[in-house]
Amino acid sequence: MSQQRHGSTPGHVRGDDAVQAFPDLPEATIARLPEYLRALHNLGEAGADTVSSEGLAAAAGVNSAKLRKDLSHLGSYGTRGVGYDVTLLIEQIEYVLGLDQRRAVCLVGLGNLGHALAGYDGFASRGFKIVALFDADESKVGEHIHGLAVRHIADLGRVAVEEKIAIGVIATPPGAAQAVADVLVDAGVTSILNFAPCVLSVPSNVDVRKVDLAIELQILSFHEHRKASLTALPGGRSAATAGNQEAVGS
Amino acid sequence: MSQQRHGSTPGHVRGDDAVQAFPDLPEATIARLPEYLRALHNLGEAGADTVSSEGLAAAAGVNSAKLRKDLSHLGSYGTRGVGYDVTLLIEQIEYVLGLDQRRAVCLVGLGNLGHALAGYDGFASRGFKIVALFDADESKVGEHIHGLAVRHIADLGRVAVEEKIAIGVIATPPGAAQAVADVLVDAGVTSILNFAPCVLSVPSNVDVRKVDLAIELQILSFHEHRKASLTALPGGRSAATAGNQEAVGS
DNA sequence: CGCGATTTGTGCACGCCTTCACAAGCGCCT
DNA sequence: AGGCGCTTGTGAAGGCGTGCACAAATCGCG
Ligand SMILES: NC(=O)c1ccc[n+]([C@@H]2O[C@H](COP(=O)([O-])OP(=O)(O)OC[C@H]3O[C@@H](n4cnc5c(N)ncnc54)[C@H](O)[C@@H]3O)[C@@H](O)[C@H]2O)c1
Ligand SMILES: NC(=O)c1ccc[n+]([C@@H]2O[C@H](COP(=O)([O-])OP(=O)(O)OC[C@H]3O[C@@H](n4cnc5c(N)ncnc54)[C@H](O)[C@@H]3O)[C@@H](O)[C@H]2O)c1
Repeated sequence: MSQQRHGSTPGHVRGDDAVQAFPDLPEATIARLPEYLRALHNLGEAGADTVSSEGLAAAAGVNSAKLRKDLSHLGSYGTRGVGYDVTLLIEQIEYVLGLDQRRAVCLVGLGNLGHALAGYDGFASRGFKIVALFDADESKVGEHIHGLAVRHIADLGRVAVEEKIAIGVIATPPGAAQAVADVLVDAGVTSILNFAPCVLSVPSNVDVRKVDLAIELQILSFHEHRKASLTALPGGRSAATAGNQEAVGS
Repeated sequence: MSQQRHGSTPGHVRGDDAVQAFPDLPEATIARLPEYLRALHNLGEAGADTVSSEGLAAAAGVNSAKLRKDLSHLGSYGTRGVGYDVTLLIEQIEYVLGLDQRRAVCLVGLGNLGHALAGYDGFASRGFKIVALFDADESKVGEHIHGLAVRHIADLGRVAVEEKIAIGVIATPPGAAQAVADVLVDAGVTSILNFAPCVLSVPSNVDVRKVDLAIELQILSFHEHRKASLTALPGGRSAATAGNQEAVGS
C-alpha cells in the first residue's frame, strides 16, 4: 500500500456497519495499537475496569503523551479525571484494526519455521485463523500438522477463493518467495507477511510486511559494536537505572 | 540504549583498530544497512564488480536518494560516474555493523519456535553463531538439537561468561520472558532479541528488539479493513502497476 | 587534452512524529 | 452546590527522516 489516497469523510466516524473506516490514522499509531491492545487484555484479566493513560502507557512501554495522542485519533473514549474504560477501549481498538471479523490466513512453506508457525496458538487468540497450509514438496503434501492437511501450492488459487483467504504468510526459502507472492496475488490475497529474506515486488494495492531475523541481529550487532568502542573511552559505564526500551515495531 | 551520549570524534573516522566507532548514524539508516548488505551479497554472487546507487536501491527496495544519503554517512566509498565497488562496500558495511567479529548468541526456550530457530542456518551465514541453548524444562535438558545440547537455565550465568555471549534470544512464553531477561542481564548480556509478546524492562545500557507476529498480522488486518471499506466507495479498484513496497523495519 | 555522459554526495524544503505543557472536563468530597 | 484534584485531549514547538534537484567529480572517447 503506498500511493493509494482517498477523500476523507470529514464528519462523524464509526457507523455501526462501517460505511467508511479510518481515513488517515498515522502509520506510527497503527503500529502501536496492537501493543495497547495486548496491554489492555492483560489489565482486563488482572481485574482492572479503568486505566489511566499513564498506567496503560507503562504497560505498553511508551510515553503517556504519545498514547493519549494515539487514542485521540480514534475519538474520545476516555473520561477526564478517571481514565479509559478497559472493555470499551478494547472493543474500539479491535474494531479499528478490523479484528472483529476473523481473518483467514494461509501459510506457504512448511519447513522448520512453517511447522512452528502452524502450531502457534497466538494466531487464533488474536482473531486470526490459519485455514490452509501449502508446500511445493510432494513428500510434504498430505501430511497433517496440528489438524490441518498440507496441500499442494498448485491448489492455492482455488482454495484461496473458497476459504476467502485475506492474508498469506510466506515461509519458503528466499529463492521461491517471489513466485509464491505472485501466486498469492493472483489468488486475490492482498496482504502478505514475508519471512524470507528478500524483497518482494507486488502491485501497489497489496500490503507486504517483512520479518527478518538476520536484520534484527545485525542491528543488535551494530549497537554491540558501538558499545564496545565506548568502553575504551573516557566516558564509560553508567550503571543504568531500570528504564524504557525501544521496540522494533513497524 | 537510550540516554547514553558521548562526545563525537570530529575528524577522520575508521582507524584500522577502531578507537571510536560510529558516533551518530541515524537509527533509520542502521536499520537499512543489513538490507543493503544482503542485496550486495546477491549482486556479488551474480558477478557484479560495481553497482550504481540506482541499481542497489532497486535490489534493496528503497529510494536511490535515500540509499546514497545512508551510504554517505559511512564515508565516501563510491566513485562518481561509476558507482560503488561491491566488495569494498560489503566490507565497509560489515565493519560498521560489527559483523567482522563473529558474535556469540544464546537461545532460551526450546519449544516450537526455539527448535526452528536453533536449526536456522541464516545465523551462521551472517556472522552469528549459536553457542548455547537453554530451557527450564528438565525433560528438555540434555536433548541435542542440531548438534548442540540443551542446558538448564540455571547454568546460563556461567556459560554466558565462558562463551562470551553477546546476544540472547528469548523464545519462551511471555510469562517467563521478564525473568529470563533478568537472568541474561545479570550474566552480562547487553543485547536481547525477544519473541515473546510482552514488554521487557531492562537497564538502559541493554538493547532490546522485539519480533511480534501478532502485531504484524494486526497491522495487515487494519489495512485489509481499510481497503474493504474503500471498495464500497466511489474511488474503487486501481489496477496497480508493479511497484514498491514498504518494509517492516524499525 | 578537452568534452560530454554518468553518477555520487548533499543542501534544502517539506511533512511526519514526538514531546511538552496546559486548558478543559469530570467526579468526589465536604 | 461549590471547590478541588485528577486526567484527558490538544496546540505548538522541535527533531528526524525523506526526497528533490543540482553541483562536483570521475571516466571514456574522440
Ligand atoms: N528457521 C528459522 O528459524 C527461520 C528464521 C527466520 C527466517 N527464516 C526464513 O524462513 C524461510 C523458511 O525457513 P525454514 O528454515 O523453514 O526453511 P526450510 O527449508 O526448512 O523450509 C522451506 C519450505 O518451503 C518449501 N518450499 C520451497 N519452495 C516452495 C515453493 N515454491 N512453494 C511452496 N513451498 C515451497 C519447502 O518444501 C520447505 O518445506 C527461509 O526463507 C528462511 O530464511 C527461517
Ligand atoms: N511458535 C511460533 O510460531 C511463535 C511465533 C511467534 C511468537 N511466538 C512466541 O514465542 C514464544 C515461544 O513460542 P513456542 O510456540 O515455542 O512456545 P512453547 O510453549 O512451545 O515453548 C516454550 C519453551 O520455553 C520453555 N520455558 C518456559 N519457561 C522457561 C524459563 N523460565 N526459562 C527457560 N525456558 C522456559 C519451555 O520449557 C518451552 O520449551 C512464545 O512467547 C510465543 O508467543 C511463537
